[in-house]
Amino acid sequence: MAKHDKAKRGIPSKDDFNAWYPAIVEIADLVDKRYPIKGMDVWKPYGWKAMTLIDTLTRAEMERTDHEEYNFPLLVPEDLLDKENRLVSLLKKAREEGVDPSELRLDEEEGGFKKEVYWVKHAGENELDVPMFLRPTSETPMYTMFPLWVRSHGDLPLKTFQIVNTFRYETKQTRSFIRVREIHFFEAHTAHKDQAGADEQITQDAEIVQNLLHDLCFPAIVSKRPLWDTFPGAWYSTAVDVVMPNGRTLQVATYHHYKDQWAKAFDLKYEDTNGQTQFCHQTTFGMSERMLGAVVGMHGDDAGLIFPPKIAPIQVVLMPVAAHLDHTVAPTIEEMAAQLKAAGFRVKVDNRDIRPGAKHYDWEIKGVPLRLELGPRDIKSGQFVMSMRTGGKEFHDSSELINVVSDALTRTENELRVRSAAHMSHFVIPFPGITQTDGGWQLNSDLEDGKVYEFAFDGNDSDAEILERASGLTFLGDCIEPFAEPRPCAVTGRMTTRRQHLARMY
RNA sequence: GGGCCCGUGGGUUAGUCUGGUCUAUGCUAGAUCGUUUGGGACGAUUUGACCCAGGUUCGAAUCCUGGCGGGCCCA
Repeated sequence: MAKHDKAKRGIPSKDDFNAWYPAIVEIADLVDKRYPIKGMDVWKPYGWKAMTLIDTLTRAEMERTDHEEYNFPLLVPEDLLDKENRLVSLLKKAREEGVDPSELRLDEEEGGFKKEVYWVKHAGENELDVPMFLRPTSETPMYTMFPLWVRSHGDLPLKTFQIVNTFRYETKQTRSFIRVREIHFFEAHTAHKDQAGADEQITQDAEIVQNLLHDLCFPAIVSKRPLWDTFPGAWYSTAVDVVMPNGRTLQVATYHHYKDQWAKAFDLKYEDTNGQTQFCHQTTFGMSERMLGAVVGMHGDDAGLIFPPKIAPIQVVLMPVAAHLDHTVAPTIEEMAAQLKAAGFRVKVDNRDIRPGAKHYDWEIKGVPLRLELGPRDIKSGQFVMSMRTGGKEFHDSSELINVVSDALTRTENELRVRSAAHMSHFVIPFPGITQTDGGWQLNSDLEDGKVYEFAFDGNDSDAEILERASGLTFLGDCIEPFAEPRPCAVTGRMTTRRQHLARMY
């Protein structure tokens, strides 16, 4: 019966995540996908509010860590790209020469991101001499300006960020928030006096990510990406992967340590206290609307979304019941709303002339953490009814309103953290191991679909390739939380604490 | 990168194989009025669609080609 009713709303079961996800983002009114360009959804107010609340958390972290917000132009002239291309091919060559050959893969992609950018080649009636492209990320425009701003050690560290839209011409299947062509993007770019300064920044980035994940109430796997999977411009890259309900991992954040390689390409240098010219060391840190995609996937259930309170566009919805029978209901509920607003909560009064049940279902779909009901009965008893989106219906005294709501939002956060931790341990399981036989490498048992496999690994690139081939999965890299005790490497058998994961990535 | 499927009111769906009886069906949503309101209300009235461009044909939602859009599978 209940199932049938839900079917009317068109929400598939979350077990069928590939159907649930695209349906829920539209039914919950986060986006409208009908804009006639693939991968460019219209943000509806409810979805945009959630995104801007995530941005607000991000901005608070940036403020805390002394980054300053900039806003760079959207268009980049093609010739600026030459520096970057030269750098990348140079670094690629250097890597091929300087690095243990076993760390190399032969099939590295060519041509950088030229294939995946949008070009502006005309202006009015004229064809442009120098075509421009829409930023897919802002290294090039930013590092064109940085040398103009950095002259002395006193100008460092330079800590910048911006929250803007970037563009990538995705040809694959697109998915709201997860793979889109116009990306709501956060990027922090910093320049430091030396490598230690950049190292410190990377540590700080890791901390910022953990703070955000705490507010969004889910865990992630943080890994140093394997060298073969690292952007050639980076010295090393650290990625933050969330495990979605279908077992695929979603990379929601990355931070790169660039060392001084970009500074050399873009001539970003300063004069130190000894009057010597030095190259800067740089980092970048990127996140995107994928964070919202992770929130949707991680916390939602068969009844709809569940927003973590910190980013819930509406934290508390108030529903008058049978207000026509008692004329004190409407003013009382307005008074409650006013109290809650004054206490800093995001509140909505649902005055719609529909049955209370319909309201409950609506706000459940939209993932509002708390629903308060007030009717004539409650006015008499001096109480109100509170339904929690994570489950449970409670009666409380009206005098306790603020405390009850505040406490219930905290309980919601804790419950979401418990659930997402359980979710994670359900999906991340030990790797069954692999054995070399006469016929080649054989998995010790078949792998389950939709799981992330965890194991100790200390091999080289060809060892890694053996595992990727045999499993059909991809290496996430060296987890920043190694095993407490050494274990035998899955391929070489050498004892190691290096924790690694194989997963199917988005 | 390779293969496959799909496109009908806001959403969903029938009709497409076998061209005409389809200015197009049901559900849902929307609008108006009335009765209603403690977990998806009911009645009456009503608005609203064949993705785009070519082609085949006396005749195309239906067949063919291309574009755009959506989705799936494999690498």
